[in-house]
Amino acid sequence: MGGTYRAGLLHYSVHNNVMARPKEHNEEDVRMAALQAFWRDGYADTSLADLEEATGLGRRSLYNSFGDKKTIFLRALEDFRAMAAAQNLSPLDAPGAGTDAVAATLNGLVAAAGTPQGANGCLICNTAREAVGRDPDVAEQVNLYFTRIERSFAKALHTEKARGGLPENEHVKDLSRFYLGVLVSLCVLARAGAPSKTLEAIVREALKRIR
Amino acid sequence: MGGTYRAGLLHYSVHNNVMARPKEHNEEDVRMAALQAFWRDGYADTSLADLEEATGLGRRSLYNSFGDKKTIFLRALEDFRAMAAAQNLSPLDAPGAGTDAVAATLNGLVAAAGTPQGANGCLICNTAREAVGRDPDVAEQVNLYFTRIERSFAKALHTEKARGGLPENEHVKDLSRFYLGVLVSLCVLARAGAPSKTLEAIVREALKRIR
DNA sequence: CATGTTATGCACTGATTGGTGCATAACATT
DNA sequence: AATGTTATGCACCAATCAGTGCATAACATG
Repeated sequence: MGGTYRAGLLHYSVHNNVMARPKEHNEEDVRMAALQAFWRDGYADTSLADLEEATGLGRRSLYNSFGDKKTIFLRALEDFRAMAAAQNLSPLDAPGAGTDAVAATLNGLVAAAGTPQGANGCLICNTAREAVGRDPDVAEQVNLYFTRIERSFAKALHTEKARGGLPENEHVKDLSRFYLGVLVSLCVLARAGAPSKTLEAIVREALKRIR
Repeated sequence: MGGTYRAGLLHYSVHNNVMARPKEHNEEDVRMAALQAFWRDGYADTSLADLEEATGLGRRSLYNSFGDKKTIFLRALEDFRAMAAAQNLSPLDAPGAGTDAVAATLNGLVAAAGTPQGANGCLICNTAREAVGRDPDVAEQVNLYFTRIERSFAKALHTEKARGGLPENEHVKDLSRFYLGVLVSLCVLARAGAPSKTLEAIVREALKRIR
């Protein structure tokens, strides 16, 4: 049961053999629009009126198709994790990735910080500092993201160590925690409007730790 | 004109030669209480009702004595900057401070992260991600804090370099930006509930950069 | 005790919050 | 064209938001 397909501008789901009014929106577009809104202003400062404007949907359709505000937010967090991982961690996820991939990831983040989206920092880092970050469901999303990042760094650093590119006494787990911290600092300082020279210096100095 | 003095539990200010009803609150106590509220929940999630409860003052007294919500918030940011600098940067500010002071400051922050207050992270870092962080007055407070920290690191690292404790080719400005980033990452990860082992590892690895 | 001045408590404002009830629109199927 | 089903638009809800008007309390002074 269920599923979506395109029909011109309309998208609708099938729940039984009798057809009903098709949705006037594309689910992914709406989720991305909501993500943008939360990313820019955070959970508390994004009202349902803001979500209506960002998505182009009426309040009723938002509720019927996506649930209440917190549910929409949780979906945005999931979407962000997936999107950010694909955009920023791809060097680390590539096969054979090592210290070069660590550098590529961090430098990519610095470059992204210059874009309008990047100036918003990281939705997960932003959320962790909000009151809603104490919500168990939200906290879970934050943890999932950070452990995912740490693990990606760890994989690459382990690969590098195995091929002899890192000294034997280097502690891969500690190093990956360290680079998680560097990544977080880039997101936060980017959002704070720090000059790009600051971000570049952080990455430059942090990379000297492994090469 | 003006000024405050104690009279039992009451505190009042003199504006002319005729006395009026004394304030029932201590200004510093109220400011600290407001700071705590904003620190925990952020600007958007702290209502005037919350401030009333935290300070014990009625809404009218808050307005008369401290101004509107944004003014109270700006005062809280100032207070936080002074308080955090005194508590966390004192090793760096000590005369002759060098790399040991850098280590002391970062280790102190890790220790503080275990306290209930420390679990709130840093008010300035938290504020930077809020919508209100785009307010010019607020953004100025954020910048003042970050540049203050960077400068404290720079002073200590320069001292150390002058006494030969750092290689000649080390770039003090870049290094101080780097340790600013480390400090920020500690605040954010502490707020996110990261395990203390993570924070310790970050500091451990970051310090290997200079000793 | 009367007066002048300020601090406080309470009730209130219009605006906005997240959320909902309900009539109707828009479709596929028959 | 009639029917069944879902999506949407609109009006509305109680609660909460930041902020204010005003009467009164609480004091020092005369």
